[in-house]
Amino acid sequence: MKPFTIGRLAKTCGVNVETVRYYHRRGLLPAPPRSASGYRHYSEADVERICFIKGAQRVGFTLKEIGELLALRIDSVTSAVEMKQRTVQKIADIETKIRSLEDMKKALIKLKATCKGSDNTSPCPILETLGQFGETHSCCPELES
Amino acid sequence: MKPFTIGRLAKTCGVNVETVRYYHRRGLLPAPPRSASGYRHYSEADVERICFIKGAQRVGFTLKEIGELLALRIDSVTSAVEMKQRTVQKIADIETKIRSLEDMKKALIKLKATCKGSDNTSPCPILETLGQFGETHSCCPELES
DNA sequence: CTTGACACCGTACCCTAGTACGGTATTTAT
DNA sequence: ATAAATACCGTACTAGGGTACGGTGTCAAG
Repeated sequence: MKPFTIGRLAKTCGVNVETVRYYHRRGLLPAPPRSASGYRHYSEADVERICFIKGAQRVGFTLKEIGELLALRIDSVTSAVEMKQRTVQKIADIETKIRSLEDMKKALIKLKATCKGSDNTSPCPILETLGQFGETHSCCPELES
Repeated sequence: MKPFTIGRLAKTCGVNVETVRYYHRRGLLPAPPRSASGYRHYSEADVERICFIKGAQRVGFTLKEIGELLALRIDSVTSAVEMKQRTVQKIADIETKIRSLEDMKKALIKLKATCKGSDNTSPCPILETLGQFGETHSCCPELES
């Protein structure tokens, strides 16, 4: 319950002090209360928020998208219906990412299994292996003419 | 089977021509054969490779890490044992990402369910909701003294 | 009661991953 | 056969996400 200074917050979350200030500038972290002398002090909730930001970045969300995730709430400008639509969209985005990762994982497991057999001298074993699955990771719009 | 020019390749994969040249510079895409006049021509394998790169980026891998994934093979400098170790490590990395995404997904599903009840007027519903799960997305090293 | 660690602020710099530019050569469509 | 589209090359610029710098103010341990 003892409040965090910016330095302790940063250390606790494994980020740089400057990163915390940057998140304020980006509007990702609310302005915390200040001491008489102007020092910010933070709570556990800020720790969680930064952890979430870093976690979301590691799975490929941009800070802009992370801001949208953090802002999913009903308020004066967001109706329950709109909020639900946004949430459903975000869930779909996440499911797409999970599917890509699962394809990669399957490919790597298969690759691992062939380590002994060592027929993985092909130009790119991981792509060969991926090719055996549905290639749901595919990004490529179909060739038009 | 008809070969791709750099422009067709880029279009097929939904990337910029300059991006393809950049991947060559980075060593992510092998130098293709050239026509008499010096034009590169590419195969389906290059299409797949670029799709893989873009897909891996979307789930948070850097180009450096993607290079490592593409390089997972047994060759003159990589023994089967080393290759297996690397592969196992990459699988673990992927599982960590999947877990984070699954936590986020659960949080969003819960959030969606409360859209009607509209008790999601808290400062940050998604973080509140995440807090109800194991927080396996946590990035934060424990505070030391 | 001072000295070192940390806070404040604004501005400037850095790295990654592209993107654009500009001059020239080749290909393709009319 | 000529023009538009596309290729080649090297270099320069950009955007996103920080990170560093430098000058000043504050707090806590000796």
